[in-house]
Amino acid sequence: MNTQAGEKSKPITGPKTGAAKDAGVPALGDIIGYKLRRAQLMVFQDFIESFSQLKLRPAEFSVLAIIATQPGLKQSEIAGMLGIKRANFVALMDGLEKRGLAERRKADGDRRSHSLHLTAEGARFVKKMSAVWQGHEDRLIARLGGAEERDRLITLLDRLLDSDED
Amino acid sequence: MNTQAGEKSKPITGPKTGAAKDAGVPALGDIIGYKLRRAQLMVFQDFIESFSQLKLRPAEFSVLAIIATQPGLKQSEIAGMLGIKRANFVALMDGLEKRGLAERRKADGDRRSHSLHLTAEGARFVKKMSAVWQGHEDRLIARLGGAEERDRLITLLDRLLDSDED
DNA sequence: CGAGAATGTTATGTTACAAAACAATATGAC
DNA sequence: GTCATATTGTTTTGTAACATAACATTCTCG
Repeated sequence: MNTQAGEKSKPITGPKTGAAKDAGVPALGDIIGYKLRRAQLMVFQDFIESFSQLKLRPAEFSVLAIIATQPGLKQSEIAGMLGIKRANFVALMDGLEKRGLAERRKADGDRRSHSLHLTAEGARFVKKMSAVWQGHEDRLIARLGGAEERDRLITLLDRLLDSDED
Repeated sequence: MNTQAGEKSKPITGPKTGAAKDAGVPALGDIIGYKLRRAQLMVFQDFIESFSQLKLRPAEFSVLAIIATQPGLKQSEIAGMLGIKRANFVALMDGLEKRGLAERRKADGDRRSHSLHLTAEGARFVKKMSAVWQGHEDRLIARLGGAEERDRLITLLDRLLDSDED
């Protein structure tokens, strides 16, 4: 969020203001989207710091996680899962391939598509990556107040998402 | 574990997590940050569509809401509240001023700073804006399952944010 | 007064993201 | 089998969000 030293940043996170004052003008603390955005930025900030040593960004992390658990998927399939345009997926995959973590193989039946797989080094990398992620996730769960609270949060976010599935 | 009810079919948002721990590699559905991001994108998408007629983006909405409820604040104060760099706030405020919705006034004691206020047209605009927002927010609350669920979501998001305030 | 900080601003760079066009290949109607 | 159409990966391009540095003006305070 704000990594600058001298800057002050106090997001509006106060207690719920029961009634909207000022003729229906919403207070920032009552706006779901505002809170969601601030929380997402905070979580991503923690993520990015956690993975600064591994030089891994959130999108790259998610791609590696999918390739690790479901090897052989095509580029457009993975891009579709993550909501990434396949045009923008190219450079991302180029990076992973250049680092020797993942590779494109010729798909069996279809000569247009590439099936994606981890390299041996990529498999080792995913192990380290997963450990780092676990620390990050544990930190978030602690802030939430425990695993049950995490589950409740996931459940609520799923309710927002379920009616929206692509 | 967050795996209880919902068995989705399509993409990733529905955790297919049974005991799907491939050597600690997280499933996307179990990642707080991933779910947060997807939910935030969905909410912003709904917001942007809701405000397409008013041609108002989320950042502009939040600035107008602050000016409406707390007129007279300085640019750097509002930028600080919203986590916007004051350098980037300039163009945003220029736009609001050019549209005749808000204005910079010379601050009383300090000739460097500007105090921000709504114009008369801006006040009318904020009324319409608030009505549109209420529809947007009600839609989200309905997805969540009611106002009580909304409050629970806000509470959980606040837990993530509270420990993050400077 | 004079050094340093704050404020608004300009300029610039980086990154995420979307849209359009294209070659190669696949698919399906006929 | 042929041909129109769709899909896949890719390149190119544009836009919006976001950060950083530098600057002039003004304030603060020792």
